[in-house]
Amino acid sequence: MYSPRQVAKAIGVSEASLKRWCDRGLLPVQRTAGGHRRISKRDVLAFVRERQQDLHDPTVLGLPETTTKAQATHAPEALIAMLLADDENALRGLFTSWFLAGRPMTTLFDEGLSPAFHRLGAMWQSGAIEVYQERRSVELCRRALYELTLLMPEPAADAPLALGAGLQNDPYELANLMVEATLREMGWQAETLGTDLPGDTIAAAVATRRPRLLWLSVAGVADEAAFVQAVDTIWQACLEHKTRLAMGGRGLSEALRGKIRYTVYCTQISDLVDFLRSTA
Amino acid sequence: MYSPRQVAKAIGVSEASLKRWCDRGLLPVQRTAGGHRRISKRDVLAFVRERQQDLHDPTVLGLPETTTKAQATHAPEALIAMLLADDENALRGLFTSWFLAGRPMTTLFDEGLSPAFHRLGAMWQSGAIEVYQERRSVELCRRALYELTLLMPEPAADAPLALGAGLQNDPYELANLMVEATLREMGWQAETLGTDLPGDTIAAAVATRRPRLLWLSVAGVADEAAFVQAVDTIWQACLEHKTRLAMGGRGLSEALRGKIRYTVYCTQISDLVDFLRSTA
DNA sequence: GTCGACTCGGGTAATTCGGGTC
DNA sequence: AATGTCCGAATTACCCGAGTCG
Repeated sequence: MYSPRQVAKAIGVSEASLKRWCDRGLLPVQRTAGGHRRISKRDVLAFVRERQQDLHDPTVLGLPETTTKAQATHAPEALIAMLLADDENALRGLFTSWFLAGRPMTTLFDEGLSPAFHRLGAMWQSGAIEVYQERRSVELCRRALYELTLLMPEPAADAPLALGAGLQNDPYELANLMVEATLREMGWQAETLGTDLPGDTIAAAVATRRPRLLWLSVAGVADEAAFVQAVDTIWQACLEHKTRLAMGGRGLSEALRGKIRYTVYCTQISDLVDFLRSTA
Repeated sequence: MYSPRQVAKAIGVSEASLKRWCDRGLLPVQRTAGGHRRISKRDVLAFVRERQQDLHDPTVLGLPETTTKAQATHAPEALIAMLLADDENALRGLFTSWFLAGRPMTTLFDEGLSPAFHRLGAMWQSGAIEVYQERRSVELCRRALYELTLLMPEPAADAPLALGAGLQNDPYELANLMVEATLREMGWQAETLGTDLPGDTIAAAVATRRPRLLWLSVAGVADEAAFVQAVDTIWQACLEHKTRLAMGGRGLSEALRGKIRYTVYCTQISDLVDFLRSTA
């Protein structure tokens, strides 16, 4: 929780203006027993995003110095440069400033991050970079994405639940985290269960947690028969509990899609968003 | 009944403010024979609800009052309960309040988190819990640990560098994150490269980044010959670049340790801290 | 009964309140 | 209509020696 002075400094306005905004209900406040205002970080950021304010001094709120001056680009080349330079703060700044500017996260993910990691994968397999550089890049993005979800408003108690998972022998987890962040941005209650999960435990999760949506991202398929078997188990559980099954990922070839059943197939994250918006 | 300090911490205000509120009658208190204030849990919750304040640190109230010896809050049982209940906020609260109280992180890790996950692993293999519950627990801890490093001050520019990694076919990554947090707490510049890494790429990382320390955590060894080979490659690189090699983990049997070389072996994280303090 | 940790009460400096004015 | 600045009163956080708790 932050005091009016801290928030005023972060946004770059006078303390009086900030207090007036609070009193007009533009910014939710809590009061101490003695009547002092206390403002939560999430509410500050929601305010900044809605009102298109810029954060004059993000460090007050514990955020990285967003490169507001240098226009934040989401070109894959720029992302790759940040990642290979191990520049965690630049990445955090890009993600947070993107979010605070109110730009859709799907653009950053579909046009920036996914292509970047596709290329990093190729660079790794061709020997242009070391394996550890690719793994470290995933780690940096994972952290930046997690920080992002911490900055978003808490989902409503009655928000629909969505679960995500990765199947066995499919270690790529970034797609799941991007989907999670996107769904959270849409107001869903979204959780990623983890990677390398057998089909029957995912089915058990569906039966226990009863999500409205289950998403599976498929980077690659090692054993096709086992994959088809696992997806079938999951599909049966989804049918039984009225859970919609969304699938996506580069590992899902057209031939493979013919052998499994699902509710919707997405070539990119914006497809999933469109699907959910149209069926809401 | 709780002391003013405990309640103040739970609500997230100073002890002085809390006592003033008590004296003003906002919060009913009883007195001990010697005049110390004692506040009932019911009154605290009523107070919080009336004033619509956040429970800044709910873990303080949910657990038996203990002071110095038996820190019941980090007992593996309590952690397991939080994790299986998917209670992310309780876990975050525990971690951050532990750190902010200035308690050593090694205690939380060695006596709390490591045993908890050892038991979760056994529960998973015996079928007492689903696999996804274990994976999700790892995910929660990973996020809490990352948030913790965000709270810590940035390491100095001339702070020594330490790298951590997990070897191939060894997916357990939590140990690496615990070590990273511990080293960051000690002022080091610590990075985990990732898991499932071949020996030669770790050796390449040592040659490029020139860390003062490399740590490897070994949860299990699938192919012993490949493991010995990988560690030998890494050891050669460490020798060449004056990097100390620390190893640990349940997968390192005594027999296996005889076949590899390293600088120091740690049965728990505090061993690594002791080693670094004594050689600083 | 000892002892470390905690709490008491009071004092001080810094911050915040609400309102009024520019 | 909105913002920034100034004000006395109230609130909060930090500090300390003496007393209490477990």
